[in-house]
Order: sequence, then C-alpha cells, then structure tokens
Amino acid sequence: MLISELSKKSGISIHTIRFYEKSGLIEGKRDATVKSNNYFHYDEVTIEKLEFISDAKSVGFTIKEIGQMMDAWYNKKYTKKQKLQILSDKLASLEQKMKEIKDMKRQIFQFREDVVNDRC
Amino acid sequence: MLISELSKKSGISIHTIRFYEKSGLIEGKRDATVKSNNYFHYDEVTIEKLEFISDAKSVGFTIKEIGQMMDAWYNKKYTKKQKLQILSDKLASLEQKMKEIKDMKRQIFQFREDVVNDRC
DNA sequence: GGCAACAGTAGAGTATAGTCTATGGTTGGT
DNA sequence: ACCAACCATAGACTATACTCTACTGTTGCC
Repeated sequence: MLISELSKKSGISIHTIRFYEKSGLIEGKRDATVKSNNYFHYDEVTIEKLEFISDAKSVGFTIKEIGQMMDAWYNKKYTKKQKLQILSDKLASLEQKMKEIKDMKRQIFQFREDVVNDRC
Repeated sequence: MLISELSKKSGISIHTIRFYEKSGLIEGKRDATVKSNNYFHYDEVTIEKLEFISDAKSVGFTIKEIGQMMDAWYNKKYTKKQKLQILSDKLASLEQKMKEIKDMKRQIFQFREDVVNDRC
C-alpha cells in the first residue's frame, strides 16, 4: 500500500509517518520494476509497527528507545543476547515507571483528602 | 534560604529552578526590609514542591499540569469543587497510564519470548 | 578597596517530536 | 491533453522543557 492508505489504516498522519521513516522506525520499499516514480510501498507489518510506536510513545518511550526495541525483534542488527538485554532493560524501566505512578497516585490521593477535609 | 541553597537541598539546578519560577510553579519572596538587593528567599515548602515537580515530571505530567495540581492545594485559585475535579482528573490519567504500561509490558514480554524461542 | 562568590534579568541555544510549506514530479479519470 | 489527487524531498516552524551565555549588581572576607 502507499502512504495515504497506511496513514488511514494506522490513524497516523502522513507527515508523522515520514518523520518516523526518516527516524528509522519504519521502512517502505520501492518497486524496482516501476521506474516512472519513486513511491514507497508499505506492508501490513508496518501497520503493526505504527501501532506499537503509538503505544510505546504514550508510555513515555522516546523515538530512540522505540527504534531500539523494534530492532530487537524485527531486525538482525543485534545478537540474541543483546536483544534480550534491550528488552529486559525496557521491562525494568516499565517496572520503575509503574512504581513511580503508584507513589504519585498515593500522593494525589493524600492531596485530595486534604482538600476534602479543608486542610489546605 | 537563597537560590543556591535551595538548589543544593533539592538537587535541581539554579537554572531549572528559575525556569520553574518563571513558569509559575514556585515562588520566592523578596525581603522588603532589604533595599540593596532583590534576592529571592525560599522556604521549606518550596523544597517539597520541587520534589513533587520531579516526581510528577517523571510520570509524564507536563509543567502546565503540575502547576494546575499544585494550585489545587497550595493556592486559593480554585474552588473546592474545582480542586477535587482537577485531582480526580489526574488520578484518572494515572490509572490510564498504568493500564497502558501493563499492556506494553505484556507486549515486550511476548517479544522476549519470541527472541528466546528464535521466532524472530 | 579589591575580588571571588553569588544574585538577578534577558535572551540565545539545544533536544525531542512533531507539523507544515514550498516545490515539483506522477497517476488516473474524462 | 487536462486536472485533481497523489507522491517525494528539503527545509522552515512550533511547542515543551530545559540549559547556557552575557551582562550587571551585591555581599562578605582579607
């Protein structure tokens, strides 16, 4: 599929898709048999990738981290050991975020109690 | 205390403290009896505020949101009802973040399994 | 009185993650 | 052949959150 279809299917703007492509997160292929244009073609996997990017971004991962994670299982860039290391690191950082969110929840709960009881 | 002491006690750079002050998150007071300088003085509560800012930032809240939350219990800017609304909104967004992180963890776990079993 | 250390303001610069504009070529339908 | 709709690249612009520089004034100690 071409970029406009990918955009529609993924819900991500064409501009942003191009930005992700430049950033190395996704990659379209050019059809070597067609010489009149240089349109990029995308496959279904790219849709999955874009969905993962959205999810990963919303939990606070950076483009760089997301690229690293995607390389850890779509690419042959790393050894098995390196891949496992990367994924374990990201799991640990999620564990950490989880803890921080729990603490923040407790803190806001306390603030709310203070407001309810006119202590502030 | 003056800004350098506040910086040392909070672990936040003087530059960043000034940035937070400009952003309306914290507020130093000037000593009206001293006319030779216009140094800002900070109290212990400001240290607590800076700690909260750090925590809130690391869970992904923006400066704007943090300011709103701090206004919700340090200030008289909002009515009780508005304060409770703001704090409940933030709690809900933390709940949402938590859910997203859990999903992301599951996804990365799956990737890790795939790597372990050479399925990618 | 000199000077290092500290205070302030204003504004420039950086990094991240888009978002948009300009420009020009391509495709498909009439 | 025409033209709207699409594709590509390059680069400008925006917002957020710092981070740093330049410049100037103040304080405290010898």
